[in-house]
Amino acid sequence: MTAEPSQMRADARENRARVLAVARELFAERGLEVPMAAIARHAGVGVATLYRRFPTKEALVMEAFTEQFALCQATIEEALADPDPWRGLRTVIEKVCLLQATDRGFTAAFVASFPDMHSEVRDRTWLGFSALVQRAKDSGQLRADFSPHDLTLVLLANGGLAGVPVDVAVAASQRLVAYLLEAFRTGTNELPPPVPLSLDLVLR
Amino acid sequence: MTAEPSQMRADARENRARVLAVARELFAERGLEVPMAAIARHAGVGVATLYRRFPTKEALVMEAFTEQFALCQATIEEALADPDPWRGLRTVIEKVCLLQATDRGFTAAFVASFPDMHSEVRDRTWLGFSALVQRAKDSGQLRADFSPHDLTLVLLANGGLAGVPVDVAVAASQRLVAYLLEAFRTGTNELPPPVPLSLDLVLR
DNA sequence: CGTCAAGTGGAGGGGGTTATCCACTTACGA
DNA sequence: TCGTAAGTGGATAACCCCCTCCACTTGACG
Repeated sequence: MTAEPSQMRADARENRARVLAVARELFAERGLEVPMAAIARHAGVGVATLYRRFPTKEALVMEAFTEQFALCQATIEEALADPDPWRGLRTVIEKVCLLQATDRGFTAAFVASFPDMHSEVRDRTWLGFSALVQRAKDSGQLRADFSPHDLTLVLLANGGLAGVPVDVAVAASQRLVAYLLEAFRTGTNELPPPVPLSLDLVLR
Repeated sequence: MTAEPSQMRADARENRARVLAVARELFAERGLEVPMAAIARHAGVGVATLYRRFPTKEALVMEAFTEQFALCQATIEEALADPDPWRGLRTVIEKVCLLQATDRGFTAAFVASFPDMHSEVRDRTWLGFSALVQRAKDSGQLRADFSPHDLTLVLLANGGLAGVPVDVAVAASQRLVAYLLEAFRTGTNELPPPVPLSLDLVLR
């Protein structure tokens, strides 16, 4: 398998790109359980071509979703630059959940890719989000007992909507997020203790 | 296949019961994707015995979960008898979500069994819950823009926790529910419109 | 051009699932 | 006790899936 797409033959590079595009599309609308053969067929290539470029299905999934993950990362960085801490936090949650509701494979890909993600990236995202949370708490707009692990909680819960048709999922997700943000904003009632939902634990 | 278990031979009746018990157990801890062969093995019978009693896997799932569904129904009836409308509603949501977090197959079974559930049962549950919601609104403890469809929203969201280990799922579910109840209680912020999450729509 | 490594498609191996078939066993009424 | 219908188990068919193999094709460079 060729490491550098730029050194591949022109037709191969084109095929690779088309496969990736089709994979993203199908994963988004049908979820990760779409067969490799279907991706190949839609891309107008044989399965061998697929496996030459992506040694395993997991590799294809990873590659197909790194774009989305980078987008999440960027969203957090952007939010940290927002002068209003609460708006920053809210925007992150809203954007990520929208992405998740729109893309049926997102949650599964996220969970699947988590273990072998470079811990550097993971930690960077995590630290960024934690900082965002702390800022929002300090500004008094976020309840003090909010935990960064609650982001994972939101992601998992929002992921539960993945099975329904996209348009419905988006509307449902927006309402769910609105409810949750309402609860995050100014808490008066006591909550059960935060759940340390590090995905290491989750995948036990 | 014998319709009346009471008319079956003694050993057959016993086997049937054991299969059902094992199925419930395995569905709860491993989800619905547990193979029929595994259920048969654990129950100490051959697969043929399974298929003699339950013509299809779906039938077995249905039968295995009617107990749980009845329990939900009962919870709603009970809540309607509670003098405190809010406590009734809260208890229903808490109990159902706990059930869902404890039993990994619950959500899938619920969604799968929904289409061919007797509409009588469906309607009865729905009407009961709607009444519960109306009572809570009238008492001023539930935000006016809460929709009965939001129960489905809660169920789907809470179902998103199904993949994690049971103990974690329970803790996470409790925190999620606490957050949501907080938001349901006294809403001041505006929400997006309710999503008509009738499962007919959801399964489209 | 011609050469040939890089690229390709489709058949099929290996493992998984649900469900069926049929020769054998067993409970139980007479 | 014994006959028989009900009950049973395991092999197996039919269908998915991921992935590999190999004979064939083609882009690109000298």
